[in-house]
Amino acid sequence: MKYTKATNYALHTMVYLAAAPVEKAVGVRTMAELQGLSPTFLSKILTKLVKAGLIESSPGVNGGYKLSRSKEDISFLDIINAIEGSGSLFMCSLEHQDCLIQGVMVDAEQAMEKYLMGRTIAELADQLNRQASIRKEALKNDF
Amino acid sequence: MKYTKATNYALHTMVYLAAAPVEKAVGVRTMAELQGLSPTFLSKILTKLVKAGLIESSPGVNGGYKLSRSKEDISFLDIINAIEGSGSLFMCSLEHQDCLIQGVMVDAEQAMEKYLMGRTIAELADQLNRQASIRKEALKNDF
DNA sequence: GCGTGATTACTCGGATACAAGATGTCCGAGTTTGAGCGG
DNA sequence: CCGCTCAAACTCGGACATCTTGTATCCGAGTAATCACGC
Repeated sequence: MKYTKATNYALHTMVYLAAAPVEKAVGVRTMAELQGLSPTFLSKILTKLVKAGLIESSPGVNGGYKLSRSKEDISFLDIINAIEGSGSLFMCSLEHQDCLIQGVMVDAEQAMEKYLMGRTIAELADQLNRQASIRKEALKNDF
Repeated sequence: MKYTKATNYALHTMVYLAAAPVEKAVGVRTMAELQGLSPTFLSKILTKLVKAGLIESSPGVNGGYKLSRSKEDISFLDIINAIEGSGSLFMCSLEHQDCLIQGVMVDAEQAMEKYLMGRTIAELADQLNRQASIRKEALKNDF
């Protein structure tokens, strides 16, 4: 029961996209090098984010990825669900109707999801940009 | 990112122990059959619960397991931490100090843990016993 | 100068390889209770 | 009737075996911009 690395990569990628200038799409290679992982693997993650409708891709030269909607409208939960799936974390394997334990666990999950739903990548992206501009350095040092 | 089956077994076992009469220890075989899994595997789970101080074991004939403290004092979080470990669910693998994403994720976890800390197995055990006594049937049918 | 084709820089998806962790089994060892047996 | 031994019913722990899933790579295909070339 740990979050996968893919989720980690996805979150960092999304925050980076949210902090980057809006107009231009950014390629896989760039983001992969920034996080120190192979472009092909990050590509798999990005396609999941595309299918979830969080980002959109443009093929060809100067292609790449960019957010498909406003960064204020993208929550942590959106990203996590895109990667990990939206199913319940706990599944009672016994055959009995209305498992009480299952009920408790679902409620607990929802407490976490409620929190994650309220946090957007915009908050973090803005904060990163502020820090970078204060220090007059490139974004990547903080990222 | 799913809870393991071991956690499922552990929770059911603990609720069962909480619902059972206090005085007598109950053996692995009994609880394993109830959940339809092998005694040897459940044994592994039980030793984790013992090491976490939630239950205690008595070897020998008529031995078995019983709660080591009051069922009102055992929360869901206690059990889950005993099985899954108490480390953070999310771990940023990048090398940068003070990862903002990590911060958000930890807060989210704590929201869930706070809920799980507040729910005890006593609630469920009592509810199960009430249901069983109303229907004048054995506990195991609901379990 | 203009169209056409080749090249380049990208994304996309399937197939595959590898590692780690979850799941489960087997076996030998220790511990307590109780039964059996001999004195 | 007492005490000893032995068997049975338990837990305990290590060493495996297996299966799933996460992690990652490779390769071929598609697509769009740009460059080169010939008319």
